[in-house]
Amino acid sequence: MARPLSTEARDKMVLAAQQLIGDHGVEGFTVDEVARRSGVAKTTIYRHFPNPNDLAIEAIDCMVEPFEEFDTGELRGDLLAFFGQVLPHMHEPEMREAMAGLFSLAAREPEFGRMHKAMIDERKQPMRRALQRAIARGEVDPDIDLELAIDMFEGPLIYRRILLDETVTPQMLEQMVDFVLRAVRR
Amino acid sequence: MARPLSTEARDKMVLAAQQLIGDHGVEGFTVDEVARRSGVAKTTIYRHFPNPNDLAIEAIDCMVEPFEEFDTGELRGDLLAFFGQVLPHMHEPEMREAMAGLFSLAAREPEFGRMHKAMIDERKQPMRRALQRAIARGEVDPDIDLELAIDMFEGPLIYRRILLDETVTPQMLEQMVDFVLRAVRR
DNA sequence: GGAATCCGCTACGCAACCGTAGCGCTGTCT
DNA sequence: AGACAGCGCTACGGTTGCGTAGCGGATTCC
Repeated sequence: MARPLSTEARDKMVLAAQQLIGDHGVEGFTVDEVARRSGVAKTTIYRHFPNPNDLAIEAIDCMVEPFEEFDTGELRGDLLAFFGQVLPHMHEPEMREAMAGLFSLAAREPEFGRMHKAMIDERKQPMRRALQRAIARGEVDPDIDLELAIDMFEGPLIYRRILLDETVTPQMLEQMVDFVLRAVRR
Repeated sequence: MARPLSTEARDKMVLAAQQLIGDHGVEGFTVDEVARRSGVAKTTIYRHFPNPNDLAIEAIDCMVEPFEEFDTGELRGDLLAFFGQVLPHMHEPEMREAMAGLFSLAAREPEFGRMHKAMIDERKQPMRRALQRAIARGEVDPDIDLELAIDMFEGPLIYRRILLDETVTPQMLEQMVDFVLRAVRR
């Protein structure tokens, strides 16, 4: 091997893939378009990623910056702080299309399904810990099903934002959080 | 006009479109394939539906049979009965893909978005009425936000079935319903 | 019974995307 | 220095889907 695969070309195509997916959702991802945008030859893309899916997955994986976690000493505060940073992301211009497209792709293609599951799981982590702290504090009924409680937050949020195309305001968020809290407080 | 558009041909193509969408989701819908399956010439399809989207929408609209409504005299019973008939549908083989595909399409194309919203709204009706009956009975806090309560049922169900690809068992359903009931009971 | 018009068939032209081949250039490793 | 291998370029063949044209044959309205 007289010359390694150029990281420069690799970065350019991953970046272009990210922007492309950001603009037109996962559905809009094509090798031709990545080549066009990045200035990297299509042949080179195939040299780096024999399977274009891998490029798309790589791009998506690098796009998601993990959310910060908060410990306000109270469950309600933790949740509001956490969702407070999630909410703006969910309302970015093309985000609804992008997420819905990802759901669809995840349902069709196992590779994307696995990645999608991992993404969701990571997003749930801060909530898991917030609930565990709340239980330790005696704030929440310890017999509660943790995953169920989390899904009760996430489910309606996704449902309203993605399926119903609603703008979820901070006021609505508070309302939703308080709704669930009513069910888990001991 | 010496001859009306044949309803026979129309029915055949709508039927084929339904089966096609049922098999491969909305993403799999193509005029060519409808022509192949139905035996109706592609040109004829265009004569009936200048815009193929209209055919797809027609097909989807006719696919959804409305769910029955129950009045057991108690909110919990109403909800369990309602979801009891919904649940099997959501677990049909290709249903996850089909629904996720529809979400994606609804987010991209306004025409489908409108239809999708109407479908969701219709599906919510039985729950709305069940909750109103429960309020009238004094079973549920009358100050509750009705739509929020409904979305608290629907959201997690969709989330678990479509996004997480979980099999929602009747036991899980009961757990989910009871969770929400804890928050709305007066 | 005749004109209008729908139907099915075959065949296009067009566009997008895929994945690959061949070539000359360029950088890199030894 | 020289060989090896990545890079960009152009071009290709293949597939799929779109939407349309032109034809003969069938059907229905008047």
